Amino acid sequence: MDDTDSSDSWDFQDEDGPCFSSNGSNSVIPSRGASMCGAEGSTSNQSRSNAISHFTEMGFAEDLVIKTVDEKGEENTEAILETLLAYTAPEECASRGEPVLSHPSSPEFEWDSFDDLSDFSDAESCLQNEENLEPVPETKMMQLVAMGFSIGEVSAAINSSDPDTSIADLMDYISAAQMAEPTSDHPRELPFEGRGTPDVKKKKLVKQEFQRGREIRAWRSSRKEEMEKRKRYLSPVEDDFIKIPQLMIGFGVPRHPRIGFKRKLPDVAIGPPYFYFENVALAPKGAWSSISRSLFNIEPEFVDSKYFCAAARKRGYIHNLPTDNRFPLLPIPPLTIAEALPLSSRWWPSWDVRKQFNCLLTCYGSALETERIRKDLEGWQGDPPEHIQKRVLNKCRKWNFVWTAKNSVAPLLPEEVELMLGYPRNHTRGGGTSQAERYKSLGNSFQVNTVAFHLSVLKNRFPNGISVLSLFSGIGGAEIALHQLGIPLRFVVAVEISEVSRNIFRGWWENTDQKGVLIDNITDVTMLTADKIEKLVDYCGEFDLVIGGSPCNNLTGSNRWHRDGLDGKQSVLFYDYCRILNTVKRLMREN
DNA sequence: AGGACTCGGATACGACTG
DNA sequence: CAGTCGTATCCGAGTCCT
Repeated sequence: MDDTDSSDSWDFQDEDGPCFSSNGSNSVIPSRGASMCGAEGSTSNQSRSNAISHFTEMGFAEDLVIKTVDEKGEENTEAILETLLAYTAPEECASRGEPVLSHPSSPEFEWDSFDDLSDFSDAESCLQNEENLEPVPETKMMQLVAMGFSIGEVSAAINSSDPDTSIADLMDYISAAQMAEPTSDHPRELPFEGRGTPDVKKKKLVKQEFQRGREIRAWRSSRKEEMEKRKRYLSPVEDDFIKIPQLMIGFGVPRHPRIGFKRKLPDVAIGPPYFYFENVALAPKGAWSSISRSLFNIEPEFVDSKYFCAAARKRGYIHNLPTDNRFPLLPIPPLTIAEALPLSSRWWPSWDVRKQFNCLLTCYGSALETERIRKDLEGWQGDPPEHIQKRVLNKCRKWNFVWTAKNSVAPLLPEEVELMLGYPRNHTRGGGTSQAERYKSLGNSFQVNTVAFHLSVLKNRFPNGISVLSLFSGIGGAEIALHQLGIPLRFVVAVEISEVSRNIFRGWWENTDQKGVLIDNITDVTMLTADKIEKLVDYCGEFDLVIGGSPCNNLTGSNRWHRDGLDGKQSVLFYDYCRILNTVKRLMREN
């Protein structure tokens, strides 16, 4: 829908507040939740008071709302909203000689201090400021606009949906509309900030100022909103259109190519930038459907890393990379336990039929567990009875134990995990990293050879280097894959919350004498706002690749406590990946 | 119906530190 | 001696396959 077309109508409503619709004649009429009662002559006053209460409930100051409604006319709801948003920006208020109207959710930190990009760690203070703020009422309209959708898109979605439609469903609607061919009803339009007016530059700045507050509010409120989504995708009636394939070779792996495979990407998904998203394949039912819907309905590529190394690692990848002419890193790593750990073969009993390890996790078996196994096996001449074999084998499978002596098993060493996951030996060693932290950071990382196989198509496309926005960068699996492919890393912006992982990655960066620029002092993806992304783009140039695997804590079956799905405490950050990707795409469209 | 698999989390406890 | 840190030891369920 074109929001400038007077023949269109749009409405928006608060969760519990009144709602209006503006119809073709530009008159505001109560709709759905609002009362239709009252004398004909009082309609105008009713509309005015409805408008005032509506915008007041959005969180704007009442005196400002009254003034703006009277100034613009209660029927011009979009103009009122824009004016209110602009008024709230401190610079704008100051320029008008008016008092600064502080919005309860607009953190007061110094954005101008980022001029030279010398210190992105200020984001931390932003977060702390934000933590002390009270939540404010938020409309679906504002939230969706804050997520980067245009007013026209949001209006169309809201207007075409039931009042109870959740944010998630509205996002689905908008994504679907974006993917549809442009029509008079759904023209492909620039987002809110990009539409041109004579003083567009000034308005853009004002809106950006406010947008940072909106983004943070959207981030916070989205967690609540996602509860609805959770109910939906955990529901047995949810049509889970994405099935996890039994043969997990994605669009082809080196020894199992899919001859003649071609895929058609939706137009809206085609780069630049290229993007690459990763998470556990065996997520709760429906989670991958939600992920796919949020990422342009691209079909996930499910790949088990057992085709690339001696351990399983079942992961789903959603990306817009070409799939032709992929090539693996050489040399091909060992694909069996016997090849990977030849010294272990001597002690490997015939009844332990494992040829490959299970997924390399963050937790490892304890010494007590291995001691129990030793005691179970001692005292038998030859092979132990079948029930003992079975019990021991189950434990070995669960903890990925290896045989280190007669009747003796042990967990994999961190060095062995590093090699199987494709990292340099001792990649995670040093810097005060404990054994548990090494296991944890490795368990949360990419399998380098798998990712490199997918990224190999970039080698010929970026001979002079690549600019990477690496979210949830961890110990740098993506960058190591690119480096090993021989793709120079021109700029890398690595966002990672774990200090241990950041130190490990920086250590690798320095050890390999990288010639590019590494910016790694942004630690929290939720603080990577549109403003900062724009400053980064100004500094680094456009990003060629947005890559990241969002936290799987609440998706993996290993989590017995908080397998809460995409709205879980950590896994909800997936939506920040989408937000940031959409922002980068928008900036590249505008430039 | 039963087996197999899963980028985990909370808690207690002991070693270490200032 | 209190606080911090690292380790050990517990804790099932969702899902798919056979």
